[in-house]
Amino acid sequence: MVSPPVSPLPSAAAPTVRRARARRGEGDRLRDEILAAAEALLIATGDESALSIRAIAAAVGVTPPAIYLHFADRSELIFAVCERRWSALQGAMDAAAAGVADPIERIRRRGEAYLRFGTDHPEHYRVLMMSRPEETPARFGDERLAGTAGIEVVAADLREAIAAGVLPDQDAGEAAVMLWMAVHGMVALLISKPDFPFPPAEQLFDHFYRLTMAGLGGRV
Amino acid sequence: MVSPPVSPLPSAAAPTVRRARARRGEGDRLRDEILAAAEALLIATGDESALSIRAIAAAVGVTPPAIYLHFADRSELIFAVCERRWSALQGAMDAAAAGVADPIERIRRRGEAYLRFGTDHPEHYRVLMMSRPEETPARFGDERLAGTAGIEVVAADLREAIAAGVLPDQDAGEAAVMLWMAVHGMVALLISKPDFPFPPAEQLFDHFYRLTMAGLGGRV
DNA sequence: TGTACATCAGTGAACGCGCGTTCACTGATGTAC
DNA sequence: TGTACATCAGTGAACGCGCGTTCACTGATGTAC
Repeated sequence: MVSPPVSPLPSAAAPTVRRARARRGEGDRLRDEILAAAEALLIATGDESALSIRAIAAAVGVTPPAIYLHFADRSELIFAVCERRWSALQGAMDAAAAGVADPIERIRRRGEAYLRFGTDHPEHYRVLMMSRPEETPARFGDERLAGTAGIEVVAADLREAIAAGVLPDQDAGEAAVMLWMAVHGMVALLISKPDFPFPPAEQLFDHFYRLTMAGLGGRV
Repeated sequence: MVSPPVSPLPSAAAPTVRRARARRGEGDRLRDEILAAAEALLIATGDESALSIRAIAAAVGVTPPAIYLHFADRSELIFAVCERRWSALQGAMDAAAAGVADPIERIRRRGEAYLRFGTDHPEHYRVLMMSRPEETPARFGDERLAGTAGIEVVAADLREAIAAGVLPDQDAGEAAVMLWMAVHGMVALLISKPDFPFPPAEQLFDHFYRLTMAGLGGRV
């Protein structure tokens, strides 16, 4: 509905001292500082709309126009802030599944990593998965989304399980999408309704895992 | 990220003529007109942030302070706009299940009605289920949310199915929450990622239904 | 039947705010000779 | 080794905007006598 009053920034994120100016060739230093400050702001306020050009500039210790030396506009900046974490999501899922021989167990671990990412970085998750479609920059298209959400790798795991006879024959791509939707529902509601009396997160994921795997026809 | 330029209102929703003033005792007339205009705006713009007091007042043909004769502040107004539809969601689910003897079939119909509500009223659904928690007025608490989402009635259906031996013994309340989360994931992604190559909606719900019901241990 | 008065649904003007973005500029840093 | 100059990372001031909300008020409607 209406934005709550923006909480004052933690002093660490809002230096009033003016920062030292970058030397020649260090043009990217400010870019990095902007991204870091913007992310700190995003986490501190929990609200993407609090990420104004002016607030970010103030947090970095720079004037607003300086932002435009590194980002074309506000939208590109906010997207850049979240982009780094989204790559981390893919990485976290892959790391969780690495070295596991059983494809079903790999899927479970990827799902757990996905859930953990969402609850650990709710604002990033919100920007990525819950924004209005018009607000999502075009360059974060569907293929990219599918990759970030891990749909392809899960589909590959499912195919392996099907080939091994662990799961009955079925459309692995569609099944992967269903799993994505189900785990998204869990993450999204945990984020949006944090006070709702859900079962504890671990039990929740366990239940979710048994539900979906049995649904796919696996022995659980 | 950043709000897209607000599309001009459909002329029907933005009369520049001044409306006739209500007579004594018809104080609620303006209230209804405000709610109707605000909802038209919400649907036309697809963006809750476009619902400014000024824009709504202009759409009704009244000055901004007149809004405050009927609503304490912007938040209460927006909430009131969506509240009417949310009651409709419960009604739609009950209507879909009415007269059906089989509890499992009742659940399927409720789920379909829930999905349809979400895709038919994406902005209302977004305000209700996908808003930041701080933005949700306190008076729409958890019990109310559970009721609106149909968790209790589905849990009752599940209990009936369990008692009849159609489903194995399990925690019906927790199972109902899992079903809610799963169907929410479907609705939320369809809303937020309308261009994603999902399977067609019917097939999607069918797959979802088989997945979850088999997961609960039912014969599908 | 006529008039004074109370009611109350709205108006008009203003408040102070933060926003994204633009523009002409400054001044420290580095480089060429 | 010294100086003129080009580069470029930033500044400062301003643009026009829309916002929620407040305040004192107006003027049509209804009522009491």
